Amino acid sequence: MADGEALPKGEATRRLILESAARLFRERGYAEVSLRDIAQAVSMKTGSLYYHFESKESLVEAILTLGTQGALAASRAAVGALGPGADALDRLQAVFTAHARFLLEEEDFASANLKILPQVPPATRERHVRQDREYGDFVGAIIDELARAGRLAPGVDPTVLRMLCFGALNWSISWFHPKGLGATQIADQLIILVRTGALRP
Amino acid sequence: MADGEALPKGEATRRLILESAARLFRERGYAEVSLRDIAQAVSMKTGSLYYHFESKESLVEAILTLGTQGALAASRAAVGALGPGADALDRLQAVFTAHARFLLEEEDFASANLKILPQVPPATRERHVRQDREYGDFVGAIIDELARAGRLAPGVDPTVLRMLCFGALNWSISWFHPKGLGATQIADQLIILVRTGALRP
DNA sequence: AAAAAACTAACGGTCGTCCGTTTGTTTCTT
DNA sequence: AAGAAACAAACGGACGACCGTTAGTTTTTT
Repeated sequence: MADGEALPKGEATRRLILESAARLFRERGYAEVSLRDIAQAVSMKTGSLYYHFESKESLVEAILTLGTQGALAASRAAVGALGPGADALDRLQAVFTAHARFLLEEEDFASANLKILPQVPPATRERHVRQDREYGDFVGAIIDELARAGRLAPGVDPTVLRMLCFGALNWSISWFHPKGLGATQIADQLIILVRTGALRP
Repeated sequence: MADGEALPKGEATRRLILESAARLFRERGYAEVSLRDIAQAVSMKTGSLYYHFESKESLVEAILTLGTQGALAASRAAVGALGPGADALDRLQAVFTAHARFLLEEEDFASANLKILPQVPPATRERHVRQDREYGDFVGAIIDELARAGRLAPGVDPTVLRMLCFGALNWSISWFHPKGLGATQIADQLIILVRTGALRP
């Protein structure tokens, strides 16, 4: 076979474990999913997982990392696609949309992230918060740019604005339904809120 | 002692168990807290808890109920205090403020609710969702009133608006810090967003 | 003394983890 | 090219710790 890419077999299993575990974690939470559940999902025996991961904790840590790195990459790509001279508000909308799409449509890694981060062992959580901060800083820079340009209404706290917006988006996992509004539309509703508010002028 | 109220001793212990368990659940999640942890927190032996609750599940169910009922009562009271002729937007602000205060300052019941609802046994969760819907309907009625009066901007979906707002508030548990902005100010920032957006006109 | 409340001690079950073994492939030696 | 040695990957069973729960008994309250 003219197989262009020879991805090492071990790496493929590792990836399969990560994806299956992420889906289970997202559906049931960290403590509710046992290594036996994960092993069964990938048609392996429990002990074999330890060939690829040294503990349940290190497995979940890998999942958390893939989640935030993925979301950050998606947001960066969306902003990059706008070109270098794009307006800060348009860039913010691009981030909202990318975030919502990644969260609601794309992969299990991001949604597993939000769901299980509070349940994970404290040491793992604290180690991971640093990665989250990188994402927060990326978005914070865009909002700060709006603030420094004097485009925010008086009385608006840039940091709280960021937190409220991402809270609104992140919480949508718990009510999003595939038959309802799509991820892009949800992000649009949020950007309307930021741009003009919800009221008729 | 001239004790005006003879509150049954058992009822006091029951309340103590509920409060301690709610705090533990909020801090660590449902599965991460064992009945032994709860017993130790109230200086009892594990088996004694079964005199007051017939299972861990029924304990957590009582906590969930106290949380939503409390939040709903707080919101109803705040709206009631405005008087019967109050503007719908002012009533919405009152709900936001009451919700944020109850969530961030008041009791552990509300925050435990948000944290552990996704982790609780499915049967319990489904039974509880009906109570949550009562709260949602109460707020939904206010927003629908704005919509029917034609006061929402074109393109704004009332249901999504409600979800985004409460997502923003609920998510604040994860970043709220007592030294930062207070619950009332956070609610104010949100109502600014709804009223005028975040941008300078 | 009766009832309410808390205690002690155990049960069966599941969990994360570990470890000796097995199988198939790759690499080295000659 | 053939056989030996090393390695990668998964198996399968065991371990102790902890879980929710129960039963029988003792203490406290009224």
